[in-house]
Amino acid sequence: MMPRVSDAKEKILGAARELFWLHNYGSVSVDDICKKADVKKGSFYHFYESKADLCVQCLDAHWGDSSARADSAFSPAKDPVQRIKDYAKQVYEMQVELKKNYGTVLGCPVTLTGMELSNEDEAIRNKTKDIMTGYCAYFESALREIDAKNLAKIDNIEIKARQLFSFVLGELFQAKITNSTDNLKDELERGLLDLIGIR
Amino acid sequence: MMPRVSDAKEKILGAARELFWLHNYGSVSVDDICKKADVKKGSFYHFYESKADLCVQCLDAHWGDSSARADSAFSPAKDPVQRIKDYAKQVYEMQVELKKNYGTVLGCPVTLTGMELSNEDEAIRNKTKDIMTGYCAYFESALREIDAKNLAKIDNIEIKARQLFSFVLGELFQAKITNSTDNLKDELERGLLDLIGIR
DNA sequence: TATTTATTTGACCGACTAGTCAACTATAAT
DNA sequence: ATTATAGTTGACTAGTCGGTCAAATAAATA
Repeated sequence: MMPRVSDAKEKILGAARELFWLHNYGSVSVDDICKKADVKKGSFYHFYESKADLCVQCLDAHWGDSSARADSAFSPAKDPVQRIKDYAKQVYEMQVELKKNYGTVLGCPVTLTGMELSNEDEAIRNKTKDIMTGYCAYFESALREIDAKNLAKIDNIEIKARQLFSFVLGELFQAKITNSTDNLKDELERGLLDLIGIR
Repeated sequence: MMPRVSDAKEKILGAARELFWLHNYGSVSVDDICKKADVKKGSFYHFYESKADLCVQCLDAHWGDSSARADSAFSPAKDPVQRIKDYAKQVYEMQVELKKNYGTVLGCPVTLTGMELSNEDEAIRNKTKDIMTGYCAYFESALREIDAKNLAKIDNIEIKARQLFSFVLGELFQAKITNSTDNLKDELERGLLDLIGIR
């Protein structure tokens, strides 16, 4: 009774993630995605109910990868200040590799999609918001320990986490626009520590 | 010999700025713009050579407004720390008003367009880059005075200016995604001062 | 082998896209 | 009044968009 197994769904997701990141949601067509995934249009709509639905699933997939990387950078086994430093390094190195592979600094795909679509599609706004919140949680846990160990005095942990995250997003945006990772090299770690008040 | 004078060009520009900001470049059609501007398509292409050309001119127009506001916030007549505070306040109040008028936190239109199109259109990437640089110059001049007056010690003024600007962009992004200006209220000023090292 | 079912296919749909163009109109100077 | 010029009009093109669908296919079970 079980018919053939297919990897079309994964191929479509992979192609879409890459294309949306390299370009943007609006300028990538379903046909483009099918062509890159080597799948016909009928299969696309067999696995995904719409282009927007696929986009939400791309965000989910990206968060899966991102949170796995964050789990490593923010490992509770490490000194909390070191976690922040490692995270900054991870962000930098990731953008360097993306640039090496694609010829372009890609920045953050969640920010890209969120910017473009949060006023058009409420599902994507909410997904973006959830991912933002998820990211801030990593910063919060590190900040809580930094405060508890008196490595710095943090007035409001939630606010401070959001500030750190804002700063990272802004630096990634500037990297993308200048198509250069230079600003991420030391400026990112330094800014994060300045915001926390570690001199 | 001089034929009638027309305000169609300005009407188109105004409509486009609003629509691009409210939605995004890709999801606003030339027909949408013409309809909102109450102008026929032929007139559109009489004044603008393409949709992309209009978009660049929208960025120029926005920079005109932005720099005028920044001239006021960063007035050299004021204490340099106060300039930063006034700028933060200006950003906050502007987003509050935009939300009041449009029902949505709109964030920064340059970031929106730059995000969406910098990998698609080199003219827009460069325009975005120029505006970014222009903005950083305001921060730089304030930082130079802050350093000179020993209100804080700034290692590298250019880097610090870019960090401040990054932080603002990130906070504006988060405001847009959450559709709330709450995070801009105090968090923005506080973060800028933390980054500078003024406690 | 017959049956069931997930998957594949690609032609097709109506709506919309950016952009063109030749004819037309209003103005202001001559 | 004539003329030159700037601006206006909307039908038109050729292509693309997201999405549909009925028929075909391949695999696993019975």
